[in-house]
Amino acid sequence: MNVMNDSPRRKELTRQAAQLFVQEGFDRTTVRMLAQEMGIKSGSLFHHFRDKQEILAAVIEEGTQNALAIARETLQQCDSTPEARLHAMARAHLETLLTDRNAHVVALYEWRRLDTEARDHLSHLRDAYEALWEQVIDEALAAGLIHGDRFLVSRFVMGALNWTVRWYDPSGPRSPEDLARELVAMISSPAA
Amino acid sequence: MNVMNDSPRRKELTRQAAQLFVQEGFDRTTVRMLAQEMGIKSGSLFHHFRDKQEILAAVIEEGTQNALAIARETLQQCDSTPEARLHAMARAHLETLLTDRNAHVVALYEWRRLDTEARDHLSHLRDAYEALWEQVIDEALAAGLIHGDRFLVSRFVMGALNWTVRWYDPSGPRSPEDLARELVAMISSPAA
DNA sequence: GGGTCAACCAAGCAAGCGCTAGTGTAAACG
DNA sequence: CGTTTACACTAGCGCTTGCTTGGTTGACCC
Repeated sequence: MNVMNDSPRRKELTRQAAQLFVQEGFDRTTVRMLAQEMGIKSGSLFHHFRDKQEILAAVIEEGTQNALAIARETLQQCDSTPEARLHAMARAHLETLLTDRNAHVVALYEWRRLDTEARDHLSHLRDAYEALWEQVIDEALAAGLIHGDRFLVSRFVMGALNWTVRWYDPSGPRSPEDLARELVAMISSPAA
Repeated sequence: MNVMNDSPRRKELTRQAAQLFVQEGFDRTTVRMLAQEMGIKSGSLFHHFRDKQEILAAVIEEGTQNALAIARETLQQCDSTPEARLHAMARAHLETLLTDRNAHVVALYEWRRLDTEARDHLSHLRDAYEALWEQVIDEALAAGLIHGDRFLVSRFVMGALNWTVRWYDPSGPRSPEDLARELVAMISSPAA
Protein backbone atom coordinates (compact mmCIF):
# COMPACT_ATOMS: atom_id res chain seq x y z
CA MET A 1 0.00 0.00 0.00
CA ASN A 2 3.03 2.19 -0.13
CA VAL A 3 3.25 2.45 -3.86
CA MET A 4 4.80 4.97 -6.23
CA ASN A 5 7.46 6.55 -4.03
CA ASP A 6 11.06 6.23 -5.02
CA SER A 7 12.81 5.30 -1.83
CA PRO A 8 16.36 3.99 -2.03
CA ARG A 9 15.01 0.66 -0.92
CA ARG A 10 12.70 0.52 -3.90
CA LYS A 11 15.54 1.43 -6.22
CA GLU A 12 17.63 -1.42 -4.93
CA LEU A 13 14.75 -3.86 -5.30
CA THR A 14 14.20 -2.61 -8.85
CA ARG A 15 17.82 -3.31 -9.68
CA GLN A 16 17.54 -6.86 -8.43
CA ALA A 17 14.31 -7.39 -10.32
CA ALA A 18 15.98 -6.29 -13.55
CA GLN A 19 18.61 -8.98 -13.08
CA LEU A 20 15.98 -11.68 -12.75
CA PHE A 21 13.87 -10.36 -15.62
CA VAL A 22 16.90 -10.65 -17.88
CA GLN A 23 17.72 -14.17 -16.75
CA GLU A 24 14.23 -15.59 -16.92
CA GLY A 25 12.07 -13.15 -18.80
CA PHE A 26 9.24 -11.22 -17.20
CA ASP A 27 6.53 -13.86 -17.48
CA ARG A 28 8.64 -16.68 -16.12
CA THR A 29 9.82 -14.63 -13.19
CA THR A 30 7.41 -15.29 -10.33
CA VAL A 31 6.81 -12.95 -7.42
CA ARG A 32 8.25 -15.69 -5.21
CA MET A 33 11.49 -15.70 -7.17
CA LEU A 34 11.66 -11.93 -7.00
CA ALA A 35 11.05 -11.96 -3.27
CA GLN A 36 13.71 -14.57 -2.65
CA GLU A 37 16.27 -12.61 -4.66
CA MET A 38 15.40 -9.57 -2.59
CA GLY A 39 15.65 -11.46 0.68
CA ILE A 40 12.02 -10.95 1.67
CA LYS A 41 8.80 -12.97 1.48
CA SER A 42 6.52 -12.74 -1.51
CA GLY A 43 3.79 -10.87 0.34
CA SER A 44 6.15 -8.12 1.42
CA LEU A 45 6.85 -7.31 -2.18
CA PHE A 46 3.45 -5.69 -2.53
CA HIS A 47 4.33 -3.16 0.07
CA HIS A 48 6.76 -1.60 -2.40
CA PHE A 49 4.96 -2.22 -5.68
CA ARG A 50 1.25 -2.25 -6.45
CA ASP A 51 1.59 -5.32 -8.62
CA LYS A 52 4.06 -7.26 -10.72
CA GLN A 53 3.60 -5.01 -13.71
CA GLU A 54 4.67 -1.99 -11.71
CA ILE A 55 8.02 -3.65 -11.05
CA LEU A 56 8.54 -4.01 -14.76
CA ALA A 57 7.63 -0.38 -15.34
CA ALA A 58 10.05 0.70 -12.62
CA VAL A 59 12.89 -1.26 -14.19
CA ILE A 60 12.32 0.21 -17.62
CA GLU A 61 11.84 3.74 -16.33
CA GLU A 62 15.09 3.61 -14.41
CA GLY A 63 17.04 2.49 -17.47
CA THR A 64 15.50 4.99 -19.84
CA GLN A 65 15.95 7.92 -17.46
CA ASN A 66 19.63 7.09 -17.14
CA ALA A 67 20.13 6.76 -20.88
CA LEU A 68 18.44 10.09 -21.46
CA ALA A 69 20.50 11.87 -18.83
CA ILE A 70 23.78 10.45 -20.10
CA ALA A 71 22.97 11.30 -23.70
CA ARG A 72 22.18 14.91 -22.80
CA GLU A 73 25.34 15.26 -20.77
CA THR A 74 27.41 13.69 -23.53
CA LEU A 75 26.07 16.05 -26.16
CA GLN A 76 26.86 19.08 -24.02
CA GLN A 77 30.44 18.01 -23.40
CA CYS A 78 31.59 16.84 -26.82
CA ASP A 79 32.92 18.83 -29.76
CA SER A 80 30.30 20.49 -31.91
CA THR A 81 31.26 18.93 -35.26
CA PRO A 82 28.55 16.62 -36.65
CA GLU A 83 30.97 13.73 -36.72
CA ALA A 84 32.01 14.19 -33.11
CA ARG A 85 28.40 14.44 -31.98
CA LEU A 86 27.37 11.35 -33.92
CA HIS A 87 30.26 9.41 -32.50
CA ALA A 88 29.59 10.63 -28.98
CA MET A 89 25.94 9.59 -29.14
CA ALA A 90 26.82 6.13 -30.40
CA ARG A 91 29.42 5.67 -27.69
CA ALA A 92 27.08 6.91 -24.98
CA HIS A 93 24.40 4.56 -26.20
CA LEU A 94 26.71 1.58 -26.13
CA GLU A 95 28.15 2.46 -22.75
CA THR A 96 24.70 2.78 -21.23
CA LEU A 97 23.79 -0.53 -22.78
CA LEU A 98 26.81 -1.93 -21.01
CA THR A 99 26.72 -0.37 -17.56
CA ASP A 100 22.95 -0.51 -17.25
CA ARG A 101 22.62 -3.64 -19.31
CA ASN A 102 19.90 -5.39 -17.36
CA ALA A 103 17.44 -2.54 -17.46
CA HIS A 104 17.98 -2.01 -21.18
CA VAL A 105 17.66 -5.63 -22.11
CA VAL A 106 14.38 -5.68 -20.22
CA ALA A 107 13.24 -2.52 -21.98
CA LEU A 108 14.02 -4.04 -25.37
CA TYR A 109 12.55 -7.47 -24.77
CA GLU A 110 9.65 -6.92 -22.39
CA TRP A 111 8.22 -3.63 -23.62
CA ARG A 112 5.09 -5.37 -24.82
CA ARG A 113 4.32 -6.72 -21.36
CA LEU A 114 3.64 -3.22 -20.06
CA ASP A 115 0.03 -2.25 -19.62
CA THR A 116 -1.36 0.66 -21.60
CA GLU A 117 -0.94 3.20 -18.84
CA ALA A 118 2.73 2.46 -18.22
CA ARG A 119 3.46 2.24 -21.91
CA ASP A 120 2.02 5.69 -22.49
CA HIS A 121 4.16 7.19 -19.79
CA LEU A 122 7.35 5.45 -20.83
CA SER A 123 6.98 6.00 -24.55
CA HIS A 124 7.25 9.73 -23.89
CA LEU A 125 10.60 9.15 -22.26
CA ARG A 126 11.73 6.99 -25.13
CA ASP A 127 10.55 9.54 -27.66
CA ALA A 128 12.61 12.22 -25.93
CA TYR A 129 15.64 9.99 -26.25
CA GLU A 130 15.03 9.23 -29.90
CA ALA A 131 14.50 12.92 -30.59
CA LEU A 132 18.07 13.53 -29.51
CA TRP A 133 19.20 10.96 -32.04
CA GLU A 134 17.18 12.43 -34.85
CA GLN A 135 18.60 15.84 -34.09
CA VAL A 136 22.17 14.59 -34.31
CA ILE A 137 21.39 12.70 -37.49
CA ASP A 138 19.79 15.78 -39.00
CA GLU A 139 22.97 17.70 -38.34
CA ALA A 140 25.05 14.98 -39.96
CA LEU A 141 22.77 14.97 -42.98
CA ALA A 142 22.88 18.75 -43.27
CA ALA A 143 26.67 18.70 -43.12
CA GLY A 144 26.79 16.03 -45.83
CA LEU A 145 28.52 13.60 -43.49
CA ILE A 146 25.89 10.99 -44.27
CA HIS A 147 23.19 10.73 -46.91
CA GLY A 148 19.72 9.31 -47.17
CA ASP A 149 16.26 9.47 -45.67
CA ARG A 150 16.46 10.80 -42.11
CA PHE A 151 13.74 8.48 -40.88
CA LEU A 152 15.28 5.37 -42.35
CA VAL A 153 18.83 6.26 -41.39
CA SER A 154 17.95 6.84 -37.76
CA ARG A 155 15.97 3.60 -37.62
CA PHE A 156 18.82 1.64 -39.16
CA VAL A 157 21.32 3.14 -36.74
CA MET A 158 19.14 2.48 -33.72
CA GLY A 159 18.68 -1.08 -34.91
CA ALA A 160 22.38 -1.69 -35.36
CA LEU A 161 23.08 -0.29 -31.90
CA ASN A 162 20.28 -2.00 -30.01
CA TRP A 163 21.05 -5.31 -31.64
CA THR A 164 24.44 -5.27 -29.91
CA VAL A 165 22.85 -6.57 -26.71
CA ARG A 166 22.46 -9.87 -28.53
CA TRP A 167 26.08 -10.45 -29.40
CA TYR A 168 28.33 -7.93 -27.71
CA ASP A 169 30.71 -9.41 -25.16
CA PRO A 170 32.02 -6.71 -22.81
CA SER A 171 34.92 -8.94 -21.77
CA GLY A 172 36.03 -9.31 -25.39
CA PRO A 173 38.68 -7.26 -27.16
CA ARG A 174 36.36 -4.57 -28.51
CA SER A 175 35.40 -1.52 -26.46
CA PRO A 176 32.23 0.54 -26.88
CA GLU A 177 34.55 3.19 -28.28
CA ASP A 178 35.69 0.74 -30.97
CA LEU A 179 32.13 -0.13 -31.91
CA ALA A 180 31.08 3.49 -32.07
CA ARG A 181 34.01 4.42 -34.30
CA GLU A 182 33.35 1.52 -36.63
CA LEU A 183 29.65 2.29 -36.88
CA VAL A 184 30.19 5.96 -37.68
CA ALA A 185 32.81 5.01 -40.25
CA MET A 186 30.41 2.55 -41.84
CA ILE A 187 27.64 5.05 -42.42
CA SER A 188 29.79 8.08 -43.23
CA SER A 189 30.36 9.11 -46.81
CA PRO A 190 34.10 9.67 -47.22
CA ALA A 191 33.39 11.48 -50.49
CA ALA A 192 31.77 14.33 -48.63
CA MET B 1 1.50 -39.52 -29.50
CA ASN B 2 1.85 -38.74 -33.13
CA VAL B 3 4.67 -36.33 -32.78
CA MET B 4 7.37 -35.11 -35.15
CA ASN B 5 5.77 -35.68 -38.53
CA ASP B 6 5.16 -32.74 -40.76
CA SER B 7 1.65 -33.26 -42.02
CA PRO B 8 -0.09 -30.36 -43.73
CA ARG B 9 -2.41 -30.26 -40.75
CA ARG B 10 0.49 -29.67 -38.43
CA LYS B 11 1.83 -26.95 -40.66
CA GLU B 12 -1.45 -25.11 -40.57
CA LEU B 13 -1.63 -25.41 -36.80
CA THR B 14 1.93 -24.10 -36.58
CA ARG B 15 0.97 -21.08 -38.62
CA GLN B 16 -1.92 -20.30 -36.29
CA ALA B 17 0.27 -20.77 -33.24
CA ALA B 18 2.77 -18.27 -34.62
CA GLN B 19 0.02 -15.68 -34.86
CA LEU B 20 -0.91 -16.13 -31.21
CA PHE B 21 2.70 -16.20 -30.02
CA VAL B 22 3.22 -12.82 -31.65
CA GLN B 23 0.09 -11.31 -30.14
CA GLU B 24 0.56 -12.60 -26.61
CA GLY B 25 4.09 -13.87 -26.30
CA PHE B 26 4.95 -17.52 -25.77
CA ASP B 27 4.56 -17.66 -22.02
CA ARG B 28 1.23 -15.87 -21.94
CA THR B 29 -0.21 -18.06 -24.67
CA THR B 30 -1.92 -21.00 -22.99
CA VAL B 31 -2.57 -24.35 -24.61
CA ARG B 32 -6.27 -23.58 -24.24
CA MET B 33 -5.90 -20.39 -26.25
CA LEU B 34 -3.93 -22.23 -28.90
CA ALA B 35 -6.55 -24.96 -29.10
CA GLN B 36 -9.39 -22.48 -29.42
CA GLU B 37 -7.60 -20.64 -32.23
CA MET B 38 -7.13 -23.97 -33.98
CA GLY B 39 -10.76 -24.95 -33.52
CA ILE B 40 -10.05 -27.98 -31.33
CA LYS B 41 -9.98 -28.75 -27.60
CA SER B 42 -6.83 -28.37 -25.57
CA GLY B 43 -6.30 -32.10 -25.14
CA SER B 44 -6.31 -32.72 -28.89
CA LEU B 45 -3.37 -30.43 -29.29
CA PHE B 46 -1.04 -33.02 -27.83
CA HIS B 47 -1.84 -35.38 -30.62
CA HIS B 48 0.12 -33.11 -32.96
CA PHE B 49 2.83 -31.81 -30.64
CA ARG B 50 4.59 -33.52 -27.77
CA ASP B 51 4.37 -30.43 -25.60
CA LYS B 52 4.03 -26.67 -25.76
CA GLN B 53 7.73 -26.16 -26.38
CA GLU B 54 7.59 -28.27 -29.49
CA ILE B 55 5.04 -25.87 -30.97
CA LEU B 56 7.46 -23.03 -30.45
CA ALA B 57 10.27 -24.99 -32.07
CA ALA B 58 8.04 -25.81 -35.04
CA VAL B 59 7.15 -22.16 -35.54
CA ILE B 60 10.76 -21.04 -35.50
CA GLU B 61 11.97 -23.88 -37.67
CA GLU B 62 9.37 -23.12 -40.31
CA GLY B 63 10.36 -19.46 -40.49
CA THR B 64 14.09 -20.10 -40.57
CA GLN B 65 13.83 -22.81 -43.24
CA ASN B 66 11.87 -20.44 -45.45
CA ALA B 67 14.33 -17.59 -44.96
CA LEU B 68 17.24 -19.85 -45.81
CA ALA B 69 15.58 -21.24 -48.93
CA ILE B 70 14.62 -17.80 -50.20
CA ALA B 71 18.08 -16.39 -49.55
CA ARG B 72 19.73 -19.21 -51.46
CA GLU B 73 17.35 -18.87 -54.36
CA THR B 74 17.81 -15.10 -54.43
CA LEU B 75 21.58 -15.37 -54.52
CA GLN B 76 21.45 -17.78 -57.44
CA GLN B 77 19.19 -15.58 -59.48
CA CYS B 78 20.66 -12.12 -59.00
CA ASP B 79 23.56 -10.43 -60.77
CA SER B 80 26.98 -11.38 -59.56
CA THR B 81 28.28 -7.91 -58.71
CA PRO B 82 28.90 -7.45 -54.98
CA GLU B 83 26.47 -4.56 -54.89
CA ALA B 84 23.68 -6.51 -56.55
CA ARG B 85 24.20 -9.45 -54.23
CA LEU B 86 24.22 -7.27 -51.14
CA HIS B 87 21.07 -5.54 -52.25
CA ALA B 88 19.37 -8.81 -53.13
CA MET B 89 20.13 -10.32 -49.74
CA ALA B 90 18.78 -7.27 -47.94
CA ARG B 91 15.62 -7.28 -50.01
CA ALA B 92 15.10 -11.01 -49.53
CA HIS B 93 15.58 -10.62 -45.79
CA LEU B 94 13.02 -7.83 -45.59
CA GLU B 95 10.52 -9.62 -47.79
CA THR B 96 10.75 -12.75 -45.68
CA LEU B 97 10.32 -10.62 -42.60
CA LEU B 98 7.17 -9.32 -44.22
CA THR B 99 5.51 -12.38 -45.72
CA ASP B 100 6.50 -14.69 -42.88
CA ARG B 101 6.38 -11.99 -40.27
CA ASN B 102 4.83 -13.96 -37.42
CA ALA B 103 7.34 -16.76 -37.48
CA HIS B 104 10.27 -14.33 -37.59
CA VAL B 105 9.00 -12.14 -34.82
CA VAL B 106 8.66 -15.26 -32.70
CA ALA B 107 12.16 -16.37 -33.64
CA LEU B 108 13.58 -13.00 -32.63
CA TYR B 109 11.66 -12.56 -29.39
CA GLU B 110 11.16 -16.05 -28.03
CA TRP B 111 14.44 -17.74 -28.90
CA ARG B 112 15.39 -17.98 -25.26
CA ARG B 113 12.27 -19.99 -24.42
CA LEU B 114 13.53 -22.94 -26.45
CA ASP B 115 14.94 -25.83 -24.51
CA THR B 116 18.56 -26.80 -25.05
CA GLU B 117 17.82 -29.56 -27.51
CA ALA B 118 15.71 -27.45 -29.85
CA ARG B 119 18.09 -24.53 -29.58
CA ASP B 120 21.00 -26.69 -30.69
CA HIS B 121 19.11 -27.91 -33.71
CA LEU B 122 17.83 -24.50 -34.72
CA SER B 123 21.05 -22.61 -34.16
CA HIS B 124 22.60 -24.68 -36.92
CA LEU B 125 19.93 -23.47 -39.29
CA ARG B 126 20.45 -19.90 -38.20
CA ASP B 127 24.21 -20.21 -38.57
CA ALA B 128 23.77 -21.42 -42.12
CA TYR B 129 21.69 -18.35 -42.85
CA GLU B 130 24.18 -15.99 -41.28
CA ALA B 131 27.00 -17.66 -43.18
CA LEU B 132 25.33 -16.59 -46.41
CA TRP B 133 25.36 -13.03 -45.14
CA GLU B 134 28.97 -13.11 -44.13
CA GLN B 135 29.90 -14.46 -47.51
CA VAL B 136 28.12 -11.62 -49.31
CA ILE B 137 29.67 -9.09 -46.98
CA ASP B 138 33.12 -10.56 -47.54
CA GLU B 139 32.66 -10.11 -51.26
CA ALA B 140 31.60 -6.50 -50.77
CA LEU B 141 34.60 -5.86 -48.56
CA ALA B 142 36.98 -7.47 -51.04
CA ALA B 143 35.55 -5.35 -53.85
CA GLY B 144 35.99 -2.20 -51.78
CA LEU B 145 32.25 -1.52 -51.87
CA ILE B 146 32.21 -1.24 -48.10
CA HIS B 147 34.95 -0.95 -45.49
CA GLY B 148 35.52 -2.08 -41.94
CA ASP B 149 35.65 -5.13 -39.75
CA ARG B 150 33.71 -7.99 -41.33
CA PHE B 151 32.38 -9.21 -38.02
CA LEU B 152 31.16 -5.81 -36.90
CA VAL B 153 29.75 -4.84 -40.28
CA SER B 154 27.68 -8.00 -40.58
CA ARG B 155 26.38 -7.62 -37.02
CA PHE B 156 25.44 -4.01 -37.63
CA VAL B 157 23.66 -4.88 -40.86
CA MET B 158 21.76 -7.76 -39.30
CA GLY B 159 20.74 -5.48 -36.45
CA ALA B 160 19.49 -2.75 -38.73
CA LEU B 161 17.46 -5.28 -40.71
CA ASN B 162 16.03 -7.27 -37.83
CA TRP B 163 15.08 -4.11 -36.01
CA THR B 164 12.67 -3.29 -38.82
CA VAL B 165 10.09 -5.64 -37.31
CA ARG B 166 9.68 -3.03 -34.59
CA TRP B 167 8.77 -0.09 -36.77
CA TYR B 168 8.18 -1.17 -40.35
CA ASP B 169 4.63 -0.69 -41.58
CA PRO B 170 3.97 -2.81 -44.68
CA SER B 171 0.93 -0.69 -45.55
CA GLY B 172 3.03 2.47 -45.53
CA PRO B 173 4.63 4.14 -48.56
CA ARG B 174 7.97 2.32 -48.36
CA SER B 175 8.53 -1.07 -49.97
CA PRO B 176 11.11 -3.65 -48.88
CA GLU B 177 12.89 -2.73 -52.09
CA ASP B 178 13.11 0.89 -50.91
CA LEU B 179 14.51 -0.12 -47.55
CA ALA B 180 17.07 -2.43 -49.10
CA ARG B 181 18.26 0.24 -51.52
CA GLU B 182 18.56 2.82 -48.77
CA LEU B 183 20.45 0.46 -46.47
CA VAL B 184 22.97 -0.53 -49.12
CA ALA B 185 23.45 3.12 -50.04
CA MET B 186 24.02 3.99 -46.40
CA ILE B 187 26.82 1.51 -45.86
CA SER B 188 28.44 1.78 -49.31
CA SER B 189 31.52 3.92 -49.82
CA PRO B 190 30.89 6.09 -52.90
CA ALA B 191 34.61 6.85 -53.01
CA ALA B 192 35.36 3.25 -53.95
C1' DG C 1 5.78 6.45 26.59
C1' DG C 2 1.91 6.34 23.75
C1' DG C 3 1.42 6.97 18.74
C1' DT C 4 2.92 6.61 14.06
C1' DC C 5 4.73 4.39 10.28
C1' DA C 6 7.53 1.78 6.98
C1' DA C 7 8.81 -2.78 6.50
C1' DC C 8 8.12 -7.27 6.95
C1' DC C 9 5.87 -12.10 7.72
C1' DA C 10 2.62 -16.31 7.78
C1' DA C 11 -1.05 -18.30 5.65
C1' DG C 12 -3.83 -19.11 2.08
C1' DC C 13 -7.45 -18.16 -1.68
C1' DA C 14 -9.21 -18.42 -6.31
C1' DA C 15 -7.88 -18.99 -10.71
C1' DG C 16 -5.31 -20.79 -14.14
C1' DC C 17 -1.60 -23.71 -15.79
C1' DG C 18 0.48 -27.82 -18.74
C1' DC C 19 -0.53 -32.14 -19.50
C1' DT C 20 -2.63 -37.07 -19.11
C1' DA C 21 -5.92 -40.81 -19.36
C1' DG C 22 -9.35 -43.00 -21.43
C1' DT C 23 -12.82 -43.04 -25.04
C1' DG C 24 -15.36 -42.23 -29.58
C1' DT C 25 -15.45 -42.18 -34.56
C1' DA C 26 -14.98 -42.12 -39.31
C1' DA C 27 -11.98 -42.96 -43.07
C1' DA C 28 -8.20 -46.03 -45.04
C1' DC C 29 -6.22 -50.43 -45.47
C1' DG C 30 -5.40 -55.58 -46.23
C1' DC D 1 -15.03 -57.88 -43.42
C1' DG D 2 -12.15 -56.75 -39.34
C1' DT D 3 -8.23 -53.93 -38.10
C1' DT D 4 -5.61 -50.01 -37.96
C1' DT D 5 -4.81 -45.13 -38.00
C1' DA D 6 -5.60 -40.19 -37.50
C1' DC D 7 -7.94 -36.99 -35.07
C1' DA D 8 -10.87 -35.45 -31.88
C1' DC D 9 -13.39 -35.44 -27.33
C1' DT D 10 -14.39 -35.24 -21.93
C1' DA D 11 -12.80 -34.91 -17.53
C1' DG D 12 -9.73 -33.72 -14.36
C1' DC D 13 -5.10 -34.19 -11.64
C1' DG D 14 -1.47 -31.89 -9.40
C1' DC D 15 0.71 -27.84 -9.18
C1' DT D 16 1.83 -22.84 -9.54
C1' DT D 17 0.36 -18.34 -10.15
C1' DG D 18 -0.44 -13.26 -8.61
C1' DC D 19 -2.20 -11.25 -4.96
C1' DT D 20 -4.80 -10.43 -0.27
C1' DT D 21 -5.46 -10.44 4.57
C1' DG D 22 -4.41 -9.61 9.19
C1' DG D 23 -0.92 -9.19 12.22
C1' DT D 24 4.12 -8.28 14.18
C1' DT D 25 8.38 -5.67 14.66
C1' DG D 26 11.46 -1.99 15.60
C1' DA D 27 12.93 2.70 14.72
C1' DC D 28 11.66 7.36 15.31
C1' DC D 29 8.72 11.53 17.33
C1' DC D 30 6.60 14.94 20.32
